[in-house]
Amino acid sequence: MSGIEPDIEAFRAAALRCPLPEAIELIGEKWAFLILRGALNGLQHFEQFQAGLGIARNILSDRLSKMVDGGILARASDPADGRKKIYSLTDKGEALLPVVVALRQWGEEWCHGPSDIQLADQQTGKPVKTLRLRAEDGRELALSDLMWIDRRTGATLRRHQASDAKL
Amino acid sequence: MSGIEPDIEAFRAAALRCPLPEAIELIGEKWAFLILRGALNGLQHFEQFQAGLGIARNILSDRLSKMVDGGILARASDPADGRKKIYSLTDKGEALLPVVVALRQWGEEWCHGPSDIQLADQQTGKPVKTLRLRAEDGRELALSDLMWIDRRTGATLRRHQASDAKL
DNA sequence: CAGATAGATTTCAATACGCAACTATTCTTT
DNA sequence: AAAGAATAGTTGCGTATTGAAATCTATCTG
Repeated sequence: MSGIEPDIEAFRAAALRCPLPEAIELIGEKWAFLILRGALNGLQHFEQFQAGLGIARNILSDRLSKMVDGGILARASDPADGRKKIYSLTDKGEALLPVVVALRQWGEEWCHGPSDIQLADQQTGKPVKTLRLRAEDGRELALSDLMWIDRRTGATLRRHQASDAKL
Repeated sequence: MSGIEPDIEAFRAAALRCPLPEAIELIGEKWAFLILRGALNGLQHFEQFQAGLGIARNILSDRLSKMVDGGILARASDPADGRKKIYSLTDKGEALLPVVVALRQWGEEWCHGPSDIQLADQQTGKPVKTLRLRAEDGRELALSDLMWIDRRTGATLRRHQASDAKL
């Protein structure tokens, strides 16, 4: 009774301590993500983002501000031209590279088909490795190989564990 | 003249053939991403998602349909209970695991601080490896180590290459 | 048969989006 | 120095999306 099943409770409790929602606030939105992609590709100025992404100016302005507030981008005046502002990735923003590349690789494999433009290592010219989840020892891990572990209590939770246990 | 700088043109050309926008349509949205996380954590039913995420029912309904249409989730009737529908991840959906984990790891490192709940390998109980971009030979790659390569023409493009070349 | 449950759909107010026009600085050209 | 162009925004306004609550239908349980 009183409704909520144990796995939902377990999940919600975990979700509250999960860093994902905060991350999603910052870049879990179409334009923010495309701005990030642009920045990773070297775009730096308002007009570049605007023309490059085809985004409305007010929306762009809003997203850039939020991303600056969120610490992903830094806004600076161009010393060489007082009209220009330079938007550059912070370390925090650059650290999103694996997320963007992982999504790109997924899109390539499951939506788009191999793109003729590929991300490659400058040194060798060879394509970057496909990102995969791995164990500490390097074994590749699938969803079914995973569990949650609570470092304080030591409690563990497998994917469907709780849904059977009516506890 | 006529406005657009060469690096924006290069960016736009590349963007047109980029698989990211399509991927972003499907999961580049707060709720879609949270539903995906829920599904990866074993949520299967409408009411579980609703209660677990605190999402409005109409929005949930809309997103679930779009994710089914997009091939990320499959909707099936529960043979044991005709009222229930089972939403399960397709292979395409499961393949998003690295994206979700990468974002989670980013949030943990840059937003949230270490979470007390950690994703671990069932076999060893040890936390999963942090996802990083690597070259084919295993070297870790930073943003500045990357380039774009066009497989058809063989042309290459570095991050800021075009912004100096006023071509 | 009378609830209760699961998965939605409908209604409606509030918010967010997107386009176009406008503003304010700061170069650049003449 | 004045006129024009470039850069980075802001404002107004119509449209689309969201979110909360109520409603609906089919199925299951007591």
